[in-house]
Amino acid sequence: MTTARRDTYTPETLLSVAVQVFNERGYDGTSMEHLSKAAGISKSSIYHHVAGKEELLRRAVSRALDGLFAVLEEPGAVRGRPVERVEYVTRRTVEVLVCELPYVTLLLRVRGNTRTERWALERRREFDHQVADLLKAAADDGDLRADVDIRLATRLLFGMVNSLVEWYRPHPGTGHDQLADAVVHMAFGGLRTVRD
Amino acid sequence: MTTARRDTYTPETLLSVAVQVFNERGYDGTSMEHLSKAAGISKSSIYHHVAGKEELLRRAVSRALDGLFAVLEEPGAVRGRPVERVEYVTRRTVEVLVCELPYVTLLLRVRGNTRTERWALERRREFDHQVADLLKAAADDGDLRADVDIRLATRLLFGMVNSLVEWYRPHPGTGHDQLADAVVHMAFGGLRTVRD
DNA sequence: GTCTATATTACGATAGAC
DNA sequence: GTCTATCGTAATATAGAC
Repeated sequence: MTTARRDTYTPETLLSVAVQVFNERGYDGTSMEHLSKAAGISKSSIYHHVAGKEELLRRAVSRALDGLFAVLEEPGAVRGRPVERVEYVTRRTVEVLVCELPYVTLLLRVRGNTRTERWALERRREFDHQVADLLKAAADDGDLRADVDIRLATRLLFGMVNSLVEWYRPHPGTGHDQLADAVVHMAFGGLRTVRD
Repeated sequence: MTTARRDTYTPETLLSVAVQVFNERGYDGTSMEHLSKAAGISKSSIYHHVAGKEELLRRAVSRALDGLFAVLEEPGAVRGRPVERVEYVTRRTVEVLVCELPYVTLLLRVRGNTRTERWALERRREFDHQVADLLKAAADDGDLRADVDIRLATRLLFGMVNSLVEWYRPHPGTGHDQLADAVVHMAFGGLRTVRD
């Protein structure tokens, strides 16, 4: 903030525009022409800031992956009973997903056509695997229902959490606690009324 | 089966090839060249069977939508207590999703860039809306937890069910009952052990 | 029904002026 | 840093032979 903010793009500000368009039209459905229209500069000006379309994708999914992996390093994810660590990671994953919504959205839609996309898929699988191990440990402790296959439960839990990107839009001034609570409640407590 | 099956394509058999490629590379990431390689015929031969790429998409998502809407007409979906109708629809949706896996997969990934895609999105929303109404009725009966927002629960339920297309691959000779059971158990009963 | 050849447009990326 | 102009390629789709 040393000088007045100029109205020009940086790779980061350009990225935020690009990611939005990618999410609306899909990465493959977005041309440099689409990006230039959305950014209000010409196609060739975009190449002054980034090497090309794929660099924008790489920056975006990197940001999403960094946010997700950071959760696994937090104290709540490495200490305590496995079942509580799982719930913590679930809650924090929801929060990261909401805070970095457009970036995580793009990450979750990657198909694997380019090298960048395949790298993103691989890192995602690694994250999933680490959470799956946590669930396994919670199941071994007897804290998860014994009648549900643990790999299946992991998939369904992820599916539910990840599906947030398809509809959730953050409200200004509203915390994400309620959303995270609801997800954890539904995943671990179930929908049905507990009747005795 | 009146005559011996010829080795030539019909719109339907071509569709099954195309949908597979669409799901691997994404619709926008798939060129007619990709399709021709996968089908083993030339690009121009494809145009003999269908008007173009978008017709393949339209046929595919129509098939998926028909399967899903048919569930809402079944007796189990229109009779009985709302909470049981919801569980029935959930179970049957899982089954349709598995039986028509590639078609539903494609449907769930549609973005809205073309007229066909926007039509598919609209029909999907209508299906979602009908199930949401069912959940609402079940909540009004007191059969769903009162502490969960019903619209949110609907979204999460759908998210969990729809996420199946991202990983489930049918096993030959295996029924889908187990999968549907697991989904219904997790959604309505929750993951956690019921401790008194 | 399938092919080769091609028309036409759209795309990603670059050159070079300002 | 942004622009106009353009290159080379790949895309959808068609024409017309067999």
